[in-house]
Amino acid sequence: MQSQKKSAIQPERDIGKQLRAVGITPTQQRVQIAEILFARPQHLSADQILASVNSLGTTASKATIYNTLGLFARRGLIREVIVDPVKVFYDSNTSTHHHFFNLDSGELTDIDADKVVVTNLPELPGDTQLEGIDIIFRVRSSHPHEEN
Amino acid sequence: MQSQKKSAIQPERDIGKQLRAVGITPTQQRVQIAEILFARPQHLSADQILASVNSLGTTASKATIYNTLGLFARRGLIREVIVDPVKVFYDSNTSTHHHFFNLDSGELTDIDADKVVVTNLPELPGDTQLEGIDIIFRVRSSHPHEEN
DNA sequence: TCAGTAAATTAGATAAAGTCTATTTTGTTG
DNA sequence: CAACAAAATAGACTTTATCTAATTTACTGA
Repeated sequence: MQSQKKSAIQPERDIGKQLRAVGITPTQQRVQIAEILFARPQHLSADQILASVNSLGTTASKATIYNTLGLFARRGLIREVIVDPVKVFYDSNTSTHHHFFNLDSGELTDIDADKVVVTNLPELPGDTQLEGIDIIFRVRSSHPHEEN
Repeated sequence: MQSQKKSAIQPERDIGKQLRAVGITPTQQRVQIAEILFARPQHLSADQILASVNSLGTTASKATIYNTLGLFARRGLIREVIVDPVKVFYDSNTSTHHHFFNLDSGELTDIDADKVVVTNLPELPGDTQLEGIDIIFRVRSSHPHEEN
């Protein structure tokens, strides 16, 4: 035992194991990114993650952020949410759920899967397999809506 | 009557009326863009529309394409479809329907509204009003899926 | 018909997200 | 610790979209 605090949880270790479990070598940057994402269920942009990582002493380049997020997404650790035409959100909640997207604030919030019931799924186009279903409720903050 | 062909349909005239009906001054560029979009229900990117317009003799600048598409969307003539992280699709079918998005080909296809039944809508977050619901079935062309 | 004015269009500069490349650094394994 | 593969990096580059300042067009009323 390498004389380390032992009572404290060791998120690095845990997260390292989790990453290894899905075949990802837990490098410093990846662990850092994972810690930020998995601190709680949330929706973050690549930019926000870059800023978080770099404000915590650790550093990671933009390329690494994108590489890592892509990797995590392909491995099913996070989910890409495409609702904002200018940027992708990375959702650390991978259980089935849907989203509200506030067009005015750009805010993204979760909707529990059981709040929406979808029946009668359409049959898929020939030779395709389903990757996922995204259900997005686009809302606006209620103020007399200007239209022009 | 200004000695014009009369038997032929006059799409410019019709589209002009349609645009006026929603308070849009039918300029040459707008009519051209509308003609392309409304020729049939389809999903086009700004880039494709720009190329179409400019291949037809008429010209429109990039700025006008974006201005016009934004205007049409705000007026409810077309619907913005956000499924591809790199570009927006403009859908000339404004009746309620959903989409398949093929992640491999980037192809977007319609799903009739009656093919998907959604019950149990969630209650909206405080002080928001619903603008629309997007349901996207993300599919992949079926070939042994590589994951890395 | 024409002048005046507001609305629309334009070229090109700019912004921002994301990707790519060539190089360096790190991690692992014997 | 040497050697090799995997990962990280800086910064150039690409693409979509927006913005700006100037020009052109379309409509109005006399």
